[in-house]
Amino acid sequence: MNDALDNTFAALSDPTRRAILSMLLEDDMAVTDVAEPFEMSLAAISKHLTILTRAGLITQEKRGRVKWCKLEPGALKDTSIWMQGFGQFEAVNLDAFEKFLKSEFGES
Amino acid sequence: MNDALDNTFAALSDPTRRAILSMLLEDDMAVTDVAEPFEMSLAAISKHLTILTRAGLITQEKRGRVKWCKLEPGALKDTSIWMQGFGQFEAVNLDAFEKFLKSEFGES
DNA sequence: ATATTCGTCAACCGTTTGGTTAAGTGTTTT
DNA sequence: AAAACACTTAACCAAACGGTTGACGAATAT
Repeated sequence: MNDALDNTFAALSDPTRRAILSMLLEDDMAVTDVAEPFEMSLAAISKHLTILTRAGLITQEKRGRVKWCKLEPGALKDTSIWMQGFGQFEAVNLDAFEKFLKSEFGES
Repeated sequence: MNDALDNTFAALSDPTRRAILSMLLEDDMAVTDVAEPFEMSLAAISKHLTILTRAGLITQEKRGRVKWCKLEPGALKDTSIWMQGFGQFEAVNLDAFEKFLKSEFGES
């Protein structure tokens, strides 16, 4: 459980991975399409996606030969709770975010 | 500026450093006192404090031979802004936190 | 003056990270 | 059946990380 927090913060500490998460905010994407804007190999992006998956920030589902990457914002919950305890901050509004996603993309 | 976000998230990814921040939430502390509860060398803690300082999460002020460590919650602002952009989350309430700190410890 | 305390710095060590290229595994297309 | 596509894995590399011990500088206490 402490490990989860480690993994999440570590995953967020890399600019490439944060950029990937921002891209996935707009829509689910195939690995190749995720890699396209970056000036690094597909293998490197694949590793970044593994790290994001391990942190629970995304999930990946293979359909045919294409592996789709999907944002999992719920993984930010624990980091939010920690920040809340740290600074008496308000919790991030996760329910509102999920509603936002559903209304935007009709996800279940 | 992107680097700052890198540094902050990376600093938060280590459990020892998060524990240090929690300790400093209660009061300013000398380096030796910060190190006391941990089963590692003073030099190791000193390094952790350097990383927290580089991330802007704490400041250190030397008075006499004692170096005092002080929490700087404002450094969480950028991470908060990023999370906000990422998930349409509410911004963390930084003003409220500063008021909380002042009322609690009378800091200026 | 001397000893002690506070803390950093330097050198070292093993592991992890972020990248590479090359090969390999499935899946789809032709 | 063969070629192209979508990805992962393996082997490798340099740099950063997290820790150690030992020496050191500066401030304080005896």
